[in-house]
Amino acid sequence: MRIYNTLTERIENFEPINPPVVGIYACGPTVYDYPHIGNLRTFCCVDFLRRTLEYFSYNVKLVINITDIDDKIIKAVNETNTSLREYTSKYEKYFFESIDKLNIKPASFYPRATEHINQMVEIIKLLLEKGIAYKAEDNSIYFSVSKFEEYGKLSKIDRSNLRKGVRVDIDQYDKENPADFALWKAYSKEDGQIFWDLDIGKGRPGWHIECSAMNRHYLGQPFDIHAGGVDLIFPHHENEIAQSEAAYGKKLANYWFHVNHLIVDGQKMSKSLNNILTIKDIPNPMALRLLYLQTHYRNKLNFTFDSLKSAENALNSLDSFVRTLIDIKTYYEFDDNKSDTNEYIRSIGQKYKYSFEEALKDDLNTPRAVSYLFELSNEFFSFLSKNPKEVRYSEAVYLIDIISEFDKVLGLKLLDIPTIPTEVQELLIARKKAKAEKDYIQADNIRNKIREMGYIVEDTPWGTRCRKA
RNA sequence: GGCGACGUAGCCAAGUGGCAAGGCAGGGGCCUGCAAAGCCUUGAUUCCCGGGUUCGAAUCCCGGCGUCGCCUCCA
Repeated sequence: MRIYNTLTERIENFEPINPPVVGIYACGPTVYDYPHIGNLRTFCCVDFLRRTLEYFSYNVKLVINITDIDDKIIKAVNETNTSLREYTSKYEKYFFESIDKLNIKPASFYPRATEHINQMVEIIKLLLEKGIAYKAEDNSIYFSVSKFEEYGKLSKIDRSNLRKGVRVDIDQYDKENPADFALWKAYSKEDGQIFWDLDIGKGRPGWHIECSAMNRHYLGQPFDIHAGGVDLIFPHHENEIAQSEAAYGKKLANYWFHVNHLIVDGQKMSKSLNNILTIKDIPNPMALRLLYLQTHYRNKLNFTFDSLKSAENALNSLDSFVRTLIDIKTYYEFDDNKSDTNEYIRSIGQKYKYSFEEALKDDLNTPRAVSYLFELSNEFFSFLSKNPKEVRYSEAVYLIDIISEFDKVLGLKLLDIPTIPTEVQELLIARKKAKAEKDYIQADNIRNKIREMGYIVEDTPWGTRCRKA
């Protein structure tokens, strides 16, 4: 498998440190707000990566952290008069609900920042001992960027080229160098009850240290893949590298996987534009997942409700592919006249399975991988319409099996057929009776009635089927 | 000012040196008791524009135009 590495800016062969185990750390949600569909895209793409590696028999250990302490959270907690845990658990819950709706497989661990303060302190102490970090006048502890020569190697930022006059942060004058960043922030009154009173000082952790502490704790150093959104390249990941590598003299991670942004109607999602969308705004989460699959993770995805609708229609056509196979399988279930699986069906199955895998191996090209599923569907239907008798039980089983393999990576729940309510089932029986008596007026009435209940009736050569509209 | 990305049919989107995948939408025909689904058929003589390299470029190089991201809030 080949994958693009932000660190080297090229597509590289993926070689894990301890195969078949692959350690992945993905920067997770800051639980002070609802995750929007841009955040969710990143988690979904990490899910595609993880599922792809598992498809190729790797044993993935995925860590997604929960950032449950930061400036915004502290502010919100103190304003709303709740406890930190009470506040963050509400948003944690929403995060888990969101990823569940998108059928994102659970990570191996979801460590919380507040539960790994000790591991953070260990790194900070080491950096202080080595003289790479210092305690400033304000009692905060900073990382001295000038002490780490490789600073900027991930983001390719040259500190001497900073735009003149931009963002000279007035409240950070205690730093020796404006580029230095906080490892430990000294307590201030605005923090209220949120602080840790430790030997390194009373205060709370800086933004980046949590990830260094948790990825090291769960995956060791170095580990295989570090993932996140492109906006985290600088400063977050750059600073993580600085802390971890300066403290331990070892590389932090071998591969850096960054997912590009999702924009809405060509514009960045922002509160001022009032265009922030969450999973609650998405009527069909699986269609959103397909939409994510249809754009390469390194390209921007322009979300519109029109394209969501397109994805939903596309999903319906895949659904009819699967249903047709299931209908055929059921129809011939007890047919004894089985011969060997049709050669043409086998050949297209093999061809597209091979292409599907090659696309994934090529820097996780999910848009191309998905296109082969559609091509398989097209060639299948084309063959079926010309050779209806050639497609029977074993052909159906053969293709269902391939789709099920594809769906291990795609995660579109292609083989989950929702059950039909009993009221609808009863109407279907009544319609069948009317049809047998050639009472088409009655049959059509029943069909309309079912339609009003939100279901579509379809007559096929293998019987009548019913699906949700 | 520095660094970087992108611009492919009505829309979305692959392809990065050998005559332009796939999805959605649309047109025409077939199948069907009627539908639905499906089949067949139709669509970029061309990949933002202008040069160049090459037997050959959407793909490489140079120059424009346009959109966007990052340069310590951010998935």
